[in-house]
Amino acid sequence: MTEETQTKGERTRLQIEDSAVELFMENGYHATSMRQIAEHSGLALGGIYNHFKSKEEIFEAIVVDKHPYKKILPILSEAQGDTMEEFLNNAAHIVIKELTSQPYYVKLMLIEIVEFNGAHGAALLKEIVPKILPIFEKLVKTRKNLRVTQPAILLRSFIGMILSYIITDMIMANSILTKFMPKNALDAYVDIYMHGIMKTEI
Amino acid sequence: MTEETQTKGERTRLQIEDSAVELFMENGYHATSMRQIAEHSGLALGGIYNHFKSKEEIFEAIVVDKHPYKKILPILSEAQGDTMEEFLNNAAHIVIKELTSQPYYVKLMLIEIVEFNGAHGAALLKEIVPKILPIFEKLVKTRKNLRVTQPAILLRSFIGMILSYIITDMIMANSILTKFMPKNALDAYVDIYMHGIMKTEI
DNA sequence: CCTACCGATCGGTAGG
DNA sequence: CCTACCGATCGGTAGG
Repeated sequence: MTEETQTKGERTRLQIEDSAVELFMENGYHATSMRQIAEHSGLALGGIYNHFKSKEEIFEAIVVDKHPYKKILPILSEAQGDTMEEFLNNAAHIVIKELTSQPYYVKLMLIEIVEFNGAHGAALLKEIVPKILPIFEKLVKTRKNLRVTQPAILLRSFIGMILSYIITDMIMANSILTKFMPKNALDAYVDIYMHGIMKTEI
Repeated sequence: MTEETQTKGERTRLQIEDSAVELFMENGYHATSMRQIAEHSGLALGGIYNHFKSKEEIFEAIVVDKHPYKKILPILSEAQGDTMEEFLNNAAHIVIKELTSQPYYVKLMLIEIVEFNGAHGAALLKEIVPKILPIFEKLVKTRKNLRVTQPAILLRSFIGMILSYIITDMIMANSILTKFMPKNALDAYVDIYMHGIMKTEI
């Protein structure tokens, strides 16, 4: 995160982005003012415009710079277990744990959908999908115990399963419903998916 | 939707809500102004305040009045197939078809999460869960071919599966990724879930 | 239900 | 990087 060779300008720029992420997560994009971002960054309002041309440019910079994809992809590549079941199972657990402990990117994605109608998301997808889809293409080709034969479906359902866990978690956050949820909810949740894509019992 | 006994005031009120839903879906809550809602409803700005005390009151009214739960619950109760597999499978397809053709409520839910931090959602959950959870409790008790034994997990994963299909659909909407997706994506998606919760091949 | 208005706050900028 | 300011727009209201 913090490199040694940071200039003061780079540090300030990052401070602005961090402040903005925090405020966007709490209030959304349009309900967050440049004055709030300035104050939270310890700057005067005008100072922000030395680093960003507009409010939207801050958001765009965040979407790129704070993307967890740099964290997630190494996980997917490293977490390889002996079998594919272990691999996907481990990967799912680690990714979910990462995204629930630092839920900023999922929130940013939802802000994108709600307040920008997905305007920036498309470009991002175009960059990421070609890097992850091959992993799932390889899985589908080499592993004979997979029920799912279409890589795009496997990828979509994998991401969807992770998203659905995190979003249902957000929905229940303030509610009493959490009491109904068993302790091993995450295990049970991932297990349903794993069994869903496999031919054999795991 | 439209009853015979509507007064003019009720009709105007509904017109305001419909306009607001449309605008909220497009821009989110905070980026939609009362003036936009007024114009879209064919009213002067001040006229709105004869029906709603504030902008937030409009949103709250929408969350209650436009809730698809009144549409969805009858579906869940009616769509009963011969087996549970058929039942859940049919229910999932119908609910998803309903929510993708009229995605307003999923969008409203996301607005709730993003712009209100789930402030209104908790109360709503408290009302709905007690009505739907029993269905899943009954399923878990009476059907022996279910792998999932915790009703809360079954309900959460069912809702999560539906949400994840719709949200990944929203994400891909503007992108080229749609080309990668096979025609039968919905069938394949639901099939993974069905196989995931069942003991036996379906 | 509309007209005309209020104070507050917004994103952004000039000038130093 | 800050101060002081701009026009525009916001949610909401009084008065009829």
